[in-house]
Amino acid sequence: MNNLSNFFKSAFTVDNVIFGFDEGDLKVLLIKRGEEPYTGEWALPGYFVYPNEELDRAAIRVLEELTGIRNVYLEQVKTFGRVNRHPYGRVITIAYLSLIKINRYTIQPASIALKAKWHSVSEVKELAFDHMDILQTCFNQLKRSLKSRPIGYQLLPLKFTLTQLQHLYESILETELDKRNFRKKILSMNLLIDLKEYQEGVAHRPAKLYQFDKKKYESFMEEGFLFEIKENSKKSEKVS
Amino acid sequence: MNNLSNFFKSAFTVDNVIFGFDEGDLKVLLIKRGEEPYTGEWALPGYFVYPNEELDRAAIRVLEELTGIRNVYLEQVKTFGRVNRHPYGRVITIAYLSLIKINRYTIQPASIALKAKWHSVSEVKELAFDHMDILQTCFNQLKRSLKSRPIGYQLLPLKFTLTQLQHLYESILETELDKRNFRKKILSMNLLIDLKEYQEGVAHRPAKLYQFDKKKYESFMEEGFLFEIKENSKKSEKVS
DNA sequence: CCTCAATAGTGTACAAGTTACACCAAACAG
DNA sequence: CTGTTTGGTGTAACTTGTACACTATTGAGG
Repeated sequence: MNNLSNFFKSAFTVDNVIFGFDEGDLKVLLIKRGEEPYTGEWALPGYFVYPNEELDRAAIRVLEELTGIRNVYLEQVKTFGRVNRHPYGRVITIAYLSLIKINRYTIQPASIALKAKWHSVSEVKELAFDHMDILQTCFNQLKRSLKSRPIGYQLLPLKFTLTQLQHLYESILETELDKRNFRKKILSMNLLIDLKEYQEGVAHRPAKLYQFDKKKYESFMEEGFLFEIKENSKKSEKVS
Repeated sequence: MNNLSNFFKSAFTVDNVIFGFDEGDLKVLLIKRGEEPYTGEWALPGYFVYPNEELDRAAIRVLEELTGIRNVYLEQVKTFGRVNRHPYGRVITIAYLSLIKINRYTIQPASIALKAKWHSVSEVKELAFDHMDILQTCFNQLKRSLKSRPIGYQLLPLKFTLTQLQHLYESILETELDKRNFRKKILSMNLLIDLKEYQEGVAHRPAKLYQFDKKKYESFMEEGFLFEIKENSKKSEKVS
């Protein structure tokens, strides 16, 4: 084993890409770093994994320590290990992804995070380390996973309207969908329960409220499904 | 930085899950380890990453050093980091996957590999470290990726028959497909070029030969497609 | 109370794709 | 020339996807 000791000089971190949704806009949670390197710059909330800590747990712990957010499901996406990505030595990082409802959590920056703030995904241009790269990869992954899993349980109010759900899909896919086709598709999956209740206090015709069938939602989560829907042809023509 | 030095005591490895196909059977390439720990046991071909080596390159290098196989495309799948997965310390491993044509490569065990041998995927029961786990995860990934990407370019002869291609799909999906529907689907993708040539020297009606349209193949590779096909209903009834 | 503005909700014709299914064709072996 | 083996083919029923436009309901505000 002695000749192996040179290998035991690396470190690894976890970086969390937390996407947030709150009635319309897709955001990502960033921290302003209060520790070298990259002090004062925006970065993904991430930090070193303790020597005897499981990776998944580390991701959860780090997220909570830096931002106060807890009880979220984090999914491993990819490991980034470019040789010079960290100035202090060889540090590879395991990227985790989550998608949460912004107003369900209070953000509390701490530890090496001077601040923690939601940024519109489309407006993030520069981040510490290779975090832009990580963000991009995770965003693509999110789009892809939208097509094979249900989404929204953690993101929408318990009771929501079909329009709200459609907006969620649209903001992740960065496209517009046809209202009738979207409804037909999503209703045909038997994923939603029609509550026969209506919105109140809106200055227009109130929409019907739905909630997820939790059983169905979870079984789709495990088995996957196929949600393919073409983008709205009229809208996209205008763009091109 | 000083207080960070405790973190710089870990190591990381790459482990390669190389699936092989050769006219019918899906196999995985394993080595018999000639180094502690797990000396003498079967394992995935993997080893430590050098301190200044890129991860992807390390996977390629390690594979070549242990098995003699080179010029394959390796794809990162997932990182495994259970605290006690390695007896010498904290060692996380990044799993890579590839699928190659067995008889296009000569296997040459070297370095810490006493032997290197193809094993039927379904018959592998026990491996060193957490390699069973890694193998399982990669096999599932392979099945999933089959539905969204073309496959076969590296696995079949330059000129191949539709039956050969179908067998490839069947051995990965572990199911049987309907001949006519499979053909209709695959031909409708314009992925294959009909060579108007026929098999020779077979004791039955010779099959037409096809080859991949490389342009199309590559563009599908990048953009992805959707290959969903139900398993053959007659055959599956018999099983259940 | 009337009108306006805003959003909800709904159906259909057509095209495209998926599924199930059975028989003849061509080659070689013996 | 018979048997064995694998190759190759079409269609009808059904399901799903797509494009598309109008009416309904509410509160706001004059």
